[in-house]
Amino acid sequence: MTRATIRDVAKKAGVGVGTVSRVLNNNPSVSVETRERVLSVISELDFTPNPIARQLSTGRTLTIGVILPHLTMPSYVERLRGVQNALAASEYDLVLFSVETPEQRDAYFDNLSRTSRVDGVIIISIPPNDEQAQRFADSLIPTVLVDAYHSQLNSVVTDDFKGGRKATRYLIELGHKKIAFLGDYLETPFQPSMRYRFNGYKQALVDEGIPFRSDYHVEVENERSQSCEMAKRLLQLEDPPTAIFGGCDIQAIGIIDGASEVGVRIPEDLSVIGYDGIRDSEYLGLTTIQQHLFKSGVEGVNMLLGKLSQKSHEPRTKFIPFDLIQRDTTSPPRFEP
Amino acid sequence: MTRATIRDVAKKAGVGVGTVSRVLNNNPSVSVETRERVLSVISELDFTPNPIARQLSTGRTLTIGVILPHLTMPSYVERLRGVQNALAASEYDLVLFSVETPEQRDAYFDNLSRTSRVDGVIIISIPPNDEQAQRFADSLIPTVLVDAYHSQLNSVVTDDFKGGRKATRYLIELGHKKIAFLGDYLETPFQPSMRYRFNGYKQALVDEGIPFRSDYHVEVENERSQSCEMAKRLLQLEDPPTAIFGGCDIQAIGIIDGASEVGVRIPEDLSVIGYDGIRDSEYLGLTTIQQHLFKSGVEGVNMLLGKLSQKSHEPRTKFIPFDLIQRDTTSPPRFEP
DNA sequence: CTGAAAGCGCTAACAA
DNA sequence: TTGTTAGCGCTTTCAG
Repeated sequence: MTRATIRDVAKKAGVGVGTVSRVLNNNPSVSVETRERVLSVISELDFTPNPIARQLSTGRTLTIGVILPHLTMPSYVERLRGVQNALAASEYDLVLFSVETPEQRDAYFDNLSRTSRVDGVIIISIPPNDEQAQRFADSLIPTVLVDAYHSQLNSVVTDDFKGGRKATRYLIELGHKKIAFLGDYLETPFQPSMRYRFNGYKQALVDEGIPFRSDYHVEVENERSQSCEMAKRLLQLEDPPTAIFGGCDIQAIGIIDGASEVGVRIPEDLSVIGYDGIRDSEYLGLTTIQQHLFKSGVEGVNMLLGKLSQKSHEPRTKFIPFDLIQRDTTSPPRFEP
Repeated sequence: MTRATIRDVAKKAGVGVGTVSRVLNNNPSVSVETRERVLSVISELDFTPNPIARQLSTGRTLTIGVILPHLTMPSYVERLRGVQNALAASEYDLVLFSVETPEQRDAYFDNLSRTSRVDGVIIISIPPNDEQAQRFADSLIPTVLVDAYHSQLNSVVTDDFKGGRKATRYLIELGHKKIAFLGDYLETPFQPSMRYRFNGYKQALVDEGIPFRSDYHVEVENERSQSCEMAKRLLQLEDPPTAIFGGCDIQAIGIIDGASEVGVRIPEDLSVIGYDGIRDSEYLGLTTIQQHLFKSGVEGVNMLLGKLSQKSHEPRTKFIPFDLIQRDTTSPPRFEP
């Protein structure tokens, strides 16, 4: 059986379609009695308005596109949760686009910026290139970047440079001088945030007159077991570090694994600090830079909804503060150097 | 500037809109030269067809709704990944509905089963009640349950009863007789799968003539720290178990935490087996029942796409096999009882 | 092979 | 307060 339409309702209620539409949209200029009559017919016919038709007519899709890297990393998921949560409280639906390859990223960017399938888009942790950013900026559809930045677009970010510097300073303040950095490969088409953290790390060293040692810098996949392996290598250096800064919590956790495998105790023999503040960091008592991932998603949505209601057009960027959470994996170094 | 429409293209190319539509849809009955003319105008005008208009006209939305519990548990995320992946390879978009409360669940169920906003729906780990299932079955939109079952609907499941029995049998075969079960609260409006696992556990005991001890059964939130606490309590019983079956990997990990906190060694003093096979289980060397979560999502999509193309209507249920993965947290008990 | 025209189900402007 | 009507942008007959 085919679904009832607004016309069926109108006919059965003995009114025009316009009137039915008005009661559907809570338009006040409908007399109480006709409204009730229409409502009763609506429930009688079990009628539900067709959203697609409404969309075509109003020009609004009532959906927001969310583009993010494949859901393998907890930090992406956590940001998505924030976005999802904030969107659930709004009238918008969430359409998910998960990107696994640069080609896919380009395809989604292209598609969403030129078709009118969504009213707005949120891009998580994937920086668009200049051309792509320009196209989003030119398109009618508001866009906000979460954990990514581009001068042409709105964004919600955390200052990774400062975060990296703060983590490193903290280790220095504890008394460490031999501090290694274990993070993602710095050259990547995706996120530059790891580079900022690394730069912050170097800056903190410079500030304190500690020379940067390239043998204290290792690049690995964003993944636990490989971090574990490389951490072991660091710890087996002739002059091993007394502290390691993990570019993200996952990597920090890998470092902890590695330390335990080679019998290095934490925090007695080695201090470890992470970055992100994912759930696991809490369970493990990992000292880390807490990024407020969930919140970044929420703020991204808020910014987008703002743009959606009042079409202000200057790109804004909002910084989400971070916190240094001291837990059980850091302490002063064992011996005075 | 407003977007170009099919009419603009038609006018500029000197053809009718029907012809433009035909080239858009690769309809073979268009002469090569008109097709080329139209195509060049299309790119000249930077025209992209409006998906909403197409949807209204064809009656297909080209989107699939996915309903799942809030993304806090890795196993949901992993299933979602499978769904996402399979859908990305299709022509369908994914609209995400994350449910946090029973009211929200009912609202989404109701909404998706009565409006034509999506062409199909996948429900992950949330069993609908009879009325809801009936409505989905009656509606025109195909539905498949992943990790949930209802006789009226298609589903992709794993046999949790057998899984629970297998895990327990394995422990028994290792020589354990004092086997505890630490899992979710059994009475829940959501997923009954924990109950099946528990029943499988009991069955295995019965099969081997081992009496069930209620003090060896503890219910906790699906969460690590609480599992840790309760595991400690189990281990401090006068007659503590020599093996604990964690209802899910997260709980099993909590058990490992607890054991280490009270100085119980794994697997020497205590065997632990989990359930699910999430990533962390691999890192931690946790023996577990591997559920193939990602695959369940993929299979759910395949089943749905099948229904979508040929409207066969008998509800099917597909079982995804599970595997027992032996890793480092299980061994024969220390002393002969 | 192609153009014209009739919808798809709804909203909104215009009259009444 | 209400009914009528003209779109929204596309697909799909139906003629030609």
